[in-house]
Amino acid sequence: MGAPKQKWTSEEEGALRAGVEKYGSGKWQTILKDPEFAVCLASRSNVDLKDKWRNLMSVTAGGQGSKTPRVKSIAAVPLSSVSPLSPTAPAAGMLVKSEATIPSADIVIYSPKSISASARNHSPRCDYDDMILEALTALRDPNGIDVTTIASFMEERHQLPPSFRRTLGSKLKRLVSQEKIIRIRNSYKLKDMAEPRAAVLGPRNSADGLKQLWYNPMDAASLETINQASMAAAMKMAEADAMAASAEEAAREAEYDTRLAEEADIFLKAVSEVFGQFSPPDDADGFSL
DNA sequence: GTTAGGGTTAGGG
DNA sequence: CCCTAACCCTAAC
Repeated sequence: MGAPKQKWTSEEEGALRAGVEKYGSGKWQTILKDPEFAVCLASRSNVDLKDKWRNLMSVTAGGQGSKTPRVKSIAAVPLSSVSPLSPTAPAAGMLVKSEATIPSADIVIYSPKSISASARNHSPRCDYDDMILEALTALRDPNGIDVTTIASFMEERHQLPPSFRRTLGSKLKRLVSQEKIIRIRNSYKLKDMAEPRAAVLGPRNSADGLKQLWYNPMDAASLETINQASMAAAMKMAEADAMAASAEEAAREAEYDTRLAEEADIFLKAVSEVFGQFSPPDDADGFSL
């Protein structure tokens, strides 16, 4: 019944491409489970990924001139057998994991228009917005979470470009204006969250050392200074926002760069592996940047 | 359970 | 009418 058709957003598409770059095509379930892409692809099944990838491939490969119905499994992603380091690799079998080789020219596919097109797409449903909501949900503090804590949380769970902190402010602001979250002084919380309870929340969940700042009661005087402070902060936010606006594009590029960096990282690990310097972490969880 | 591939259908030009 | 994109079905593993 219901769902008319769920068009793929460019964020989802980007996540898919990145996932394929990372794991290779055909690893749909793996991509889906990778925390880095899971946020974006939450509403997609592995079959969806496969179908979408097939579409993408038939478009980019078939081109518009030639009438290619559907491309027979194309080697969209260069496999390790072709990778520059495999010829000498003794235990090449161990390298299979890094199927995502150094991105060849075809990584370029998804920088040009698909990304800027996403800017037009009313609201990106994933990327930072989702991560922010994820953080607020996980940290779940009725008193609100401050920006730094949110940023730390996001950094812990996702691969983020260093520039993301700059855009975080504007993202938060927008979520507030969309009434998805509420701003309390310099902190944020989910809209549908109960009023601040008196600090009853014990050391509950393992938000670790992340939160701790909002337990202190304050008197009227400090409230006023806080008020001024938040005004000043708001000014700064606005300022930062202006910068962020123009930086947003740059941030997206940075995101792309991060992806490249990841590829490079994988490559490095593979190399180190060959030289027996260290053993790579198993699968999804281990990325150190 | 996951993936690949053929088929169907909705939507747009 | 044609093409594309999203979805469905089924076989193979």
